[in-house]
Amino acid sequence: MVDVGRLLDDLLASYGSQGWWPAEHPFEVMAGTVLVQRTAWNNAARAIARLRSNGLLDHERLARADEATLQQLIRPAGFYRAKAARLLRLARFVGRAGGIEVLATQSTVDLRHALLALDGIGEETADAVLLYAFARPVAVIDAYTRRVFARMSASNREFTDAQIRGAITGAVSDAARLNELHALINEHGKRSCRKTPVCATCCLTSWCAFSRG
DNA sequence: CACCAGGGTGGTT
DNA sequence: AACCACCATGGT
Repeated sequence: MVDVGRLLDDLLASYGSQGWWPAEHPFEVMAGTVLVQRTAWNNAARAIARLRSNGLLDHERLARADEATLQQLIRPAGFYRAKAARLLRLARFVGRAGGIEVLATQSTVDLRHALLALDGIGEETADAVLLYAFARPVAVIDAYTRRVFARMSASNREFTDAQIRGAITGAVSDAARLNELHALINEHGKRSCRKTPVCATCCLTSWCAFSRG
């Protein structure tokens, strides 16, 4: 299996600390996880800025926002109809629960289950909320993560998410480093070769198995 | 111009 | 279980 501790160290040496998540309040992170779905961060950040300037990065005000208005505000992030509905459901979920402070007292397992019950929140988004909004020690597994693990394995074989999760949490147990690990894998993934199964020339880092030297 | 970005859902084979 | 279409804008 992949040596996750060394992976993190090498990524840190290559790219430096990423500083995710750039937000001031947990609900801003929650809204951001929806807005960034299948979207470049720069575009999601514009939508977040527009919400902030309209005072909507607050679950109580967002829950009462007009849906059509919300759609126009978040347009830069794309998928604006689906995402506006998801934001409203998320805001109302926080309100039903009694606010962020109450959610923060829930166990990670319970909170994950509640998030997954929301339409529009899948495993990756739920885990991103747990890690980046609530600082829970959770592994966020995305397409880049699966690709890196497959390429670092002996024969480029794919692992299940459960196997990847086990390897990550077995080697990295604190939220701060899990935060960096996911951010760094994304930073590397953006730059690395998309060809499959391997690329001989374009990997930027020395540790990467598919650089072949 | 084509392709992709810090996914998720619902339908079809 | 493995695909597909859809959502939709902005960067390269």
